[in-house]
Amino acid sequence: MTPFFNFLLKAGLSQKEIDKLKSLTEEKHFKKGELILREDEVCPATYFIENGLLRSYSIDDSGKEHIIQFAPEQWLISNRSSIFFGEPSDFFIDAVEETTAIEIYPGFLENAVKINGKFAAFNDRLLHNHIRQLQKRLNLLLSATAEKRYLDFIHLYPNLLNRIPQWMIASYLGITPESLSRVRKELSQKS
Amino acid sequence: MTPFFNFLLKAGLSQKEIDKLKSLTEEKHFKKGELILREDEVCPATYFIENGLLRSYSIDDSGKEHIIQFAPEQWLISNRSSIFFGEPSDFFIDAVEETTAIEIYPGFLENAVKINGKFAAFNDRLLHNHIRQLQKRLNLLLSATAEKRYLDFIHLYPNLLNRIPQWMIASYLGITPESLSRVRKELSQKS
DNA sequence: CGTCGAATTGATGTCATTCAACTACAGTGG
DNA sequence: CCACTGTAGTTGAATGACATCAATTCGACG
Repeated sequence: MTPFFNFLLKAGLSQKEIDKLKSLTEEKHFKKGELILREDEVCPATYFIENGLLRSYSIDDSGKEHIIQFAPEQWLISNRSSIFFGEPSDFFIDAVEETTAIEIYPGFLENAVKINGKFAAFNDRLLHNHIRQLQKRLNLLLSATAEKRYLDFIHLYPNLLNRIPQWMIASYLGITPESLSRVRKELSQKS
Repeated sequence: MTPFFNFLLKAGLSQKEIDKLKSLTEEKHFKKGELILREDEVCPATYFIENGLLRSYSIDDSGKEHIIQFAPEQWLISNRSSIFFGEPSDFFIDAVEETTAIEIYPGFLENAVKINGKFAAFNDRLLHNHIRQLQKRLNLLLSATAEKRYLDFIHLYPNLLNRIPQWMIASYLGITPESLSRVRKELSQKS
């Protein structure tokens, strides 16, 4: 049983119902570093991570990357508003590690709801979860120092610490790799 | 015809359908400075602004306010994730100006969808809009200087510039009032 | 007219950035 | 097996952006 299958069961779908939706998904493999969504493209799908790690990030005027989200196993990643409004994306998605993901086409949601009304509530939950997450991140960026944000990061993604290079964490936190290195030094001296 | 009535028409509801929902809303009046949602409370409703101005904001460990959102006429404000998950709110909502707003109770959405299925799509649109907004704000905080954020603010809320004190704009931007004053000075010297 | 909060300005401090040098290490090709 | 190369991470010194503190001005309003 794949993680994605399990995910749909949690949504309240039955084995039969899931089978009907299969044509609207596709298992995809991405090599490390492979680009999945480019800026200015309309996001064509949502990805559920079976194995590996994707990330979304934007690039500013001066060419610097800013990581928006990491998506390890069991997470979803996409540009929701790009999909929904059909607008070009303002960020990229690529593979941090070699990754297997389920590509979910836009029609999936519509169909899933048609097949089983429960799915609407499930999707609603995902949307609200997403909002909660963004909200929390915003709050941290507005009010917390780099150190606090780092500690929060460790808490949110404990298993990613040893999986991704430090400069990516720095990029996620909104600071430079050098600064993160110093923050970590401070922390290790405290304890 | 009130703005809120008009808002529901845009959602695809008919006059009759709107009447049936009336019991799930209530017109409320807030005095300037009045607190509407306190931190640690579960958010009891969503507010549609008929007239006036509300804001949401958090307070950090050192007692400083950070404004999350402004809600002038025709905007909605609430803590969505608090409502949805029944969790205590991590921010406040209060009235920047004397305000008339429509209080929308949690059951409203459910009932509206029952009465007219179109409303689900409308609400979905609102949710995605919210996500888009948060996403954009996040990106700015991660990558833009205070000056750029200020220019973006002017663009997003052009009509608020002369309605709210400067220190609130500063708080929204994540800088001090003094810094904003200097940013504005810079800008006026450039042009 | 006096008071109080808002805004500006200057002097100084702090945190994070930038630039540069250096170490460590993994991968490549000879 | 070793030299060559490139990327990650650390460290130091200088710089920059914004914060803090303090003083002053400005304007609204009782």
